[in-house]
Amino acid sequence: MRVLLIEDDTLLGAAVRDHVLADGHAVDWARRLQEAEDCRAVATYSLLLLDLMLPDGRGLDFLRQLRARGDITPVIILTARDQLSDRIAGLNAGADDYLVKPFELAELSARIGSVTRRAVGQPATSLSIGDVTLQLAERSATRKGRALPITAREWAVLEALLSRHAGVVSKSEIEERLYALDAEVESNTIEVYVARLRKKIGHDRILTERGLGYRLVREG
Amino acid sequence: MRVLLIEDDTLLGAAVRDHVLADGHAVDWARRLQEAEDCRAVATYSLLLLDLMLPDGRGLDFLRQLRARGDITPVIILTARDQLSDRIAGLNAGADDYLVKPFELAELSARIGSVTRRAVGQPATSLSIGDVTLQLAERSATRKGRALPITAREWAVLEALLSRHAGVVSKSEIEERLYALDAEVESNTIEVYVARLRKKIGHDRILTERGLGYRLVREG
DNA sequence: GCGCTCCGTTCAGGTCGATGTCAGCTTGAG
DNA sequence: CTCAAGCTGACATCGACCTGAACGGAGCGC
Repeated sequence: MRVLLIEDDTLLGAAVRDHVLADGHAVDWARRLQEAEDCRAVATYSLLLLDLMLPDGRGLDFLRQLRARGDITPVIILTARDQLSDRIAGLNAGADDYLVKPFELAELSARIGSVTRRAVGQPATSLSIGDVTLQLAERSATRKGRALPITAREWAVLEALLSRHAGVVSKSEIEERLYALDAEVESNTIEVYVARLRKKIGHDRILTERGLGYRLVREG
Repeated sequence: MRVLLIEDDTLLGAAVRDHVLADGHAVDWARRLQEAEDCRAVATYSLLLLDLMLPDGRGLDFLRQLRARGDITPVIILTARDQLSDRIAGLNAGADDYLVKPFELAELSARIGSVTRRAVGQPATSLSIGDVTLQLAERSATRKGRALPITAREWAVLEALLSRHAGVVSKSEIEERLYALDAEVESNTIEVYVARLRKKIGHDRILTERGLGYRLVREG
């Protein structure tokens, strides 16, 4: 497996490179985004390890551009311990996973394994927007990192909304997602659940697009 | 890292091998203890994955001999779901950790990570959350350092919960762990044990996640 | 064997939270 | 302004869950 490491710190970069090499992967090490672009021009990588704080620009923008171009190469971002917003932004920008510095090298191996094992197109383990995160595997949700008490139906509605990031989701789409074919035709159940969700995650986190549906927003 | 997998079941063995390979480790797969000995004669391993039920002898004796020879290679044992006594015997014989079949491959990765990260010779002899501790080898439990009178079934339920730290464990998962294949289909046995455990360790140390399962908390 | 205790399991009845429905109100487009 | 779309508090219902009690089997001391 060929890995592109994008990291400006010499010490950390060398440690990561050696460890990933020891795991049996080929590693190219770029110290700047420009170098990273050059590497990508001449080689194809199975995985990118991307530090978000780099001397020549925001790693985040690099990642966004990558995804905007339709590139689905797995990306693991490396962020500073206190930059929680960076991690969230990174995931929203299309990162597959993240590691908080300083991290155990063994942890790096585990993340590399899980990210590359995950089939392309398979849903990630969590969905989030702003400070609200949905753990898909656990069927749980957190807000600002703390557990958010949420019922099964509420969770499903939130997942339906989150699955389209900040896009509009119609009421009928949500209904189809919540109920089997024996649809509930009448009543305003979805409206009720949206109201209940708003109470829990913030009233203005869910916008109403009249006649179209609902839309999540990053910040209320 | 080089791993020796000792497992006679073809299906399970192949799955484990592929998964550990995907994690970046080298894997040698022995179907019998004799093969395992041969492998160990020509290679050095960082980790052994040892099934205790093998056609040509007790894996337990293999493990005991290993330790008697002073070998401190980490060993994770794989045991059938209802062989609780095997697990305990395995830990007493010098295993570093164990996995109950069937297990999630992701769980395997996690255990491999933690076992190898852990300094050699510091096996996980106990699990704990808050002031409640389970001694795996002794099959006993303590609360606030004092012995907690507990029955076998209660212990098993608590172990099932603790094995996932503070994560949610479903009733069916607990059932699968307590009973062999001839599952008990009806009755609310698990609920009863949860109730009894609550009486002993504190009513609100075990949260009910409606429709999902149960979850331990550090503080009641 | 006999009586005893302990443990695992089952059962019945009670509790409580999740769900869906509705009525009356608010809001925004035209 | 008018009216449809949407919002929200209240509430009946239902099923998941809790719990005390009881039953029967296993083990043990005598």
